[in-house]
Amino acid sequence: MTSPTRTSELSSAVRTAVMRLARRLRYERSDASLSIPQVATLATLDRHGPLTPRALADHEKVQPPSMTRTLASLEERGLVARAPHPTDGRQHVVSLTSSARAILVEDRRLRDEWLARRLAELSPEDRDVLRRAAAVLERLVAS
Amino acid sequence: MTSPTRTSELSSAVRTAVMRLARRLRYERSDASLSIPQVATLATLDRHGPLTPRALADHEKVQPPSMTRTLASLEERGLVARAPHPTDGRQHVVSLTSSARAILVEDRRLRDEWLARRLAELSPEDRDVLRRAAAVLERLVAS
DNA sequence: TATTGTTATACTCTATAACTATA
DNA sequence: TATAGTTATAGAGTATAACAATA
Repeated sequence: MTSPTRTSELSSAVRTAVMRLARRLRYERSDASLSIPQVATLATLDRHGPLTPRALADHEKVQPPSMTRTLASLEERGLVARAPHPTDGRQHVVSLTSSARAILVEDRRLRDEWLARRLAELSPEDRDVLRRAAAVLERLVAS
Repeated sequence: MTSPTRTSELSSAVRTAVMRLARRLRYERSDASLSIPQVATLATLDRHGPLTPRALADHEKVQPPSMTRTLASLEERGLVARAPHPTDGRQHVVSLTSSARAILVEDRRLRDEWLARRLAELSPEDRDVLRRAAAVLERLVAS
């Protein structure tokens, strides 16, 4: 048995492997002209659909003034649009523009390209392991 | 077949799962009083052993003045120590103190604890998938 | 002359506190 | 009175430019 058998060893192995790949994937970024909070905010809107500034701030674990600033920069670049809230006059609803969607797609494509090249070099068995692991990890994070 | 079969779909599935878990793991941090560059610098010293400020800046992909500042804050907190370079009078050699090592150990322990709890809830088959996937990912990142 | 490291200065992201508008 | 959002101001972290010390 060369592989870790106890849960604590498995935990270290999974954490190390995941963090290393995540670091590598983050490094393969497309549009360096967008800052980290900007990209993160766009990604959250893409994942959850239109949200109010307050909801966005909560998702990004950032205080409302910080989100005000990020949204102002994104609006200035035409990447998000604001609409009045249907029932509450204090709130706005922020949504992605089509050009923001294009940037997100391109960003993912670049990263997937790097990963896809490496996945293609693996054996079919290894790819199968990763395919099943991805499903397990999704459940694990969701729990 | 409910699972992705083409490499591009596998790529998206792996990337998404890995990035989500990485985000969750990063969130489980121990000492919030240490900033990200501070922790990153300590981790690099832990991984590579004593380094000069210039080498540290290169590893962290940061300019020398930024590393000067980070090292000053770490030195002030007693987490790194400087020694003169054996042959080059311009350079210093920076190394971890024992209290820095203790922080790093505690940091990892906390994150592994969270992950280990979730791993324990999985079926033995799922854990086996993750164990094998971790090995595959390590090879993939190294390639 | 080239390189290591620091200091000076400016820009970005973040936060808390104070303010306005709406519930 | 409480909440959403913004503005004012300050504190980190980063960068480039300029300087000191050493190779």
